[in-house]
Amino acid sequence: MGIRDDAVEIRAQGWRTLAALHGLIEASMEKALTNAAQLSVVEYTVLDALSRQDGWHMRMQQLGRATALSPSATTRLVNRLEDRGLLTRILCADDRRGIYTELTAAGSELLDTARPVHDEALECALAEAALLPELAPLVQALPQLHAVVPAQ
Amino acid sequence: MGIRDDAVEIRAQGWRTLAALHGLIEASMEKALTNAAQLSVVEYTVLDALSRQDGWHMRMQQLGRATALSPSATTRLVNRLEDRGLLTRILCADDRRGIYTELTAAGSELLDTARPVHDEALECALAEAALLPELAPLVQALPQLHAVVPAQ
DNA sequence: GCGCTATAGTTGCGTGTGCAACAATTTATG
DNA sequence: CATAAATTGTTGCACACGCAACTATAGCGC
Repeated sequence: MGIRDDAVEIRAQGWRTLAALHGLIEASMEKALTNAAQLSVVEYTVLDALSRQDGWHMRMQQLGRATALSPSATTRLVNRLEDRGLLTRILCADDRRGIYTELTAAGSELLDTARPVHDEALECALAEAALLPELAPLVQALPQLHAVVPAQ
Repeated sequence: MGIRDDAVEIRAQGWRTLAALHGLIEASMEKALTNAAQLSVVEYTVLDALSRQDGWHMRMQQLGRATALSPSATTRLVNRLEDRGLLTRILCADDRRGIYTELTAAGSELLDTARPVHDEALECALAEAALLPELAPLVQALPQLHAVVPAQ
């Protein structure tokens, strides 16, 4: 039973570390994005996700998954961004229940403004977290996650 | 400039992965804890943090840091838990601005009930995340963060 | 000791969120 | 075809959150 308990405790500790780092980064980024572009982190996430589709559409449900938000929250999030003219709803013809969303020119522009702010806030938050002994290992592990296997 | 841009993009991708996994785990755990013990994730975090102090006190500010919550949210969180009799406020004598919080017997009991639920939800969420290609690397990296260097 | 600044915690207020119930459309079943 | 079941997105409602303003205590300079 010792081994099993150890595994449980290790998972719990990993989760606490993950949550702590997440909270730190999100709080820091929230302030930076709000100041620079009147965008919350989830709003930025939506614009960023849409831009990464390279001119493609995204369904509400996909946005909900990308932001870990409930359907109702997704609806209102898209409402806010549409009211500001940053994206548009597009009824799709083949499935008339579905709704596509697409970045407008204004949305793309604002994203271009916000992206450097986002990136700098992230770098800054990670640097700060790297100074905390309990967060440093995770900070170091992050960039290596999707490391490409070197050629040859 | 290529190298620099790469670093930025790698950080951003790491952050997206972190946020996605965090959202997945939190949502899953929120449901499980609410069903089993009428506790939200942050409420559980507070009780757990207090119990880990081994009968010691924690200041409001420490709780705020442990939960990544604002001072006002911390106040109300402690209010909720105090109203349910799960913890008590203790005015500390040496600094009369400070307020200590301590787990009650009922709080400790509820935590004992909730902990297995928490642990199982965590294991389940991690297993599910491990099936997603973009999350699997982080899931695998987590347990190794605080790995003890094997003797010899 | 007296004022000034800093720190700890609490409240008013606006807002974003999840849940449950709902409307609209598609798909499966007879 | 018709009807039931499943899926997609939207609204009413209650609630937790952050920000700014506030109170109370501590620490500093004179």
